[in-house]
Parts: sequence; structure tokens; C-alpha cells
Amino acid sequence: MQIGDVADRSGLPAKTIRYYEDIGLVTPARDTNGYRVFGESDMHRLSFVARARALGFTIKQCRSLLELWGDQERASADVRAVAGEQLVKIEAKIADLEAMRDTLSRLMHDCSGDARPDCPILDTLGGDAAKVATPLEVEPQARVARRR
Amino acid sequence: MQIGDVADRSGLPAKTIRYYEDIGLVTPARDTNGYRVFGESDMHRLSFVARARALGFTIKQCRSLLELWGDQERASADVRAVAGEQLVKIEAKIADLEAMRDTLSRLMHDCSGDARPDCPILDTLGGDAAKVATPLEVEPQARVARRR
DNA sequence: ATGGGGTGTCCAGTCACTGGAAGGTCAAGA
DNA sequence: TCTTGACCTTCCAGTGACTGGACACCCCAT
Repeated sequence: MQIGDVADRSGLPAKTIRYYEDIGLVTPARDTNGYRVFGESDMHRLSFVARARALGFTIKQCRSLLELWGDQERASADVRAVAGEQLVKIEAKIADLEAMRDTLSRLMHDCSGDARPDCPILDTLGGDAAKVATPLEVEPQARVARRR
Repeated sequence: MQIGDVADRSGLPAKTIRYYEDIGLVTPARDTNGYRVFGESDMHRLSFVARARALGFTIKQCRSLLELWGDQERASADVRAVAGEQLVKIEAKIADLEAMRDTLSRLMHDCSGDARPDCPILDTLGGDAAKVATPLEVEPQARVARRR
């Protein structure tokens, strides 16, 4: 198989597959003309990575997972640990994004969105607490005394 | 004010503030010793950006919002448009992450997480549909015929 | 022989910072 | 006066995971 076939079958762009070779995730053989030659096992590795990436695993985690995948002596607890770590990060990101979404949609709701300049969105971003019901404040930190 | 004070008051790292100067978000004056000197308006701009970034706006969007903020002739509809664009992106990201979370937590649930090697997480990533209830398949795309 | 669609390498750019090195500035303490 | 140490400066490089583009080679069909 050459790179285009693998790209089609794995769903990964050829560029990405070359990149994965670059960083050592796959090591396809080479034809006499210099073209990469992928075997079924390369194909499986790439599909594995594609699925793992789709679940949000980092390349580093993919490396660990690939290693565990190839290790018949593995403990499923080790796999579970990697997945759990990822799940925690995803949940944190969701929480962050939900907070953003809530604030944004409240601001959108409060903004008339017409030709007039009055805008609670800008008021909030500008920190104009007087004009805003629930402002988004950034508390200043304590700091060593400054001269001048 | 010098950069440290602004950093404390805006919550942004000094490095980031220098970076923001670099990309033209603020243009603080300079003291005779070369130190940056920030006025209240610089401070407000930076706090504005900090809040906008906290809501997930890109630097580019921050630029637009800053411009609208300074424009007395603005229409709140323009602000609302930027915010709406951002809200859509955030909602899409949340949906993506929730899908990942759901799949991951299902896999975690199915994985014993003990010393044995059997692991539905790896089975799924490996595309071993036979072992998995609801596999995560990547459909191959149609493609121009390939020789060899 | 020509055309077109593959494939190869290499370099640069993305985004928004962040880390680190090497050095200048200033006020307070010994 | 000298030193210490907190602050400040610039510049360069790295992050993650690709992605785009330039340019050239390979191969088959017409």
C-alpha cells in the first residue's frame, strides 16, 4: 500500500501520516523509488492513532497506548489510567467552555443587537461594573511595594 | 505604572503583556531608562483583552472588539455578531468534547482496570469490532483507482 | 512526448503564548 | 561604596499537532 491508500483507509491526510512517520509513530518500509510502503500492521497502527486522536488523546498518550497495545503482558489498569487522565482533562475543558458559553449567551441575551452603540457585552469586557448586573471581575493580586 | 503593576492588576503575565505590545494590542510609552510606562487607558485595554480572552475570543476577535469599544458610532449589532460567532464555536467544541467524554467514560466503565491484559479500550482503538458492543469506526472514503 | 495524478523533501506558518539567556536599572542595606 | 536582589530589557527558541506551499521526481495512459 502506498500513502494515499492508507490515507483513505485511515481517514488521515497523507501529510499527517508523513508527520507521524517523522515523529516515529509509524515506520513504513520504502520502495525502490523512494515511495513509502505500508503493510497491514502500519495501517492498523495508524487507524489506532486516528481513533485515539479522535478521542482527544495527545500524541504522547497515543505513544503510551500503542505501547500498551503491543504489550501482551500489559495490565488493563495502565490503559485505564491513561484514559482516566484524559477524561479528567476533557471534563475540565467542558466545564471551562460551559462557563464561557453561559456568560456569553447571557451577554448576547442582554444585548439589543441593533444600530445603537449601547452594548452590555462591551460594558462587561470593559469592566464597567456600574452598567452590568454580574460583572466578570479580575481581582488584583498583592504585590511587593513599587517605587516611583 | 510599569509592567509588573499592570500584570498584577490585569492578571496577565508580564510576558504576555510584552507579547500584546508586540502584536500591537497596546502601545505603552517608554521611560528614559527604556522601561514601559502604562497609563490607565493601557491598563483598561489590557483588562478588556484579558476578559475577552477568558471568554474564549481569539486575538483577532479581541482586536475587533477593541475597535468597536473605542468607536462611539458603533452598532451593538456588530458586537453581537462577534460574540455570536464565538458562541457558535464554543457550542461546537462543547459538543465535540461531550461526545469524547461519553465514549471515554463508557470505555472506562467497561474496562476492568486490573492486572489482566484484556481491555475494551484498546480493543476499540484497535478497531476490533468483534470484541466491542458499539465500535468507533472510521469509514474509508471513496477514492480514485490506484494501480499496483 | 505529453499530461496528469500520484509521491518525495524541505521550509515556513499557524495560535497564543512561554521559557530561558544575557544583560541593564534602581533602591535599600551592610 | 559596594552589593544584593527585585525589577526591567531584548532576542531567540520551543510548544502541539499539524498544514500549506514550492519544487521536483515517478509512472502510466494517451
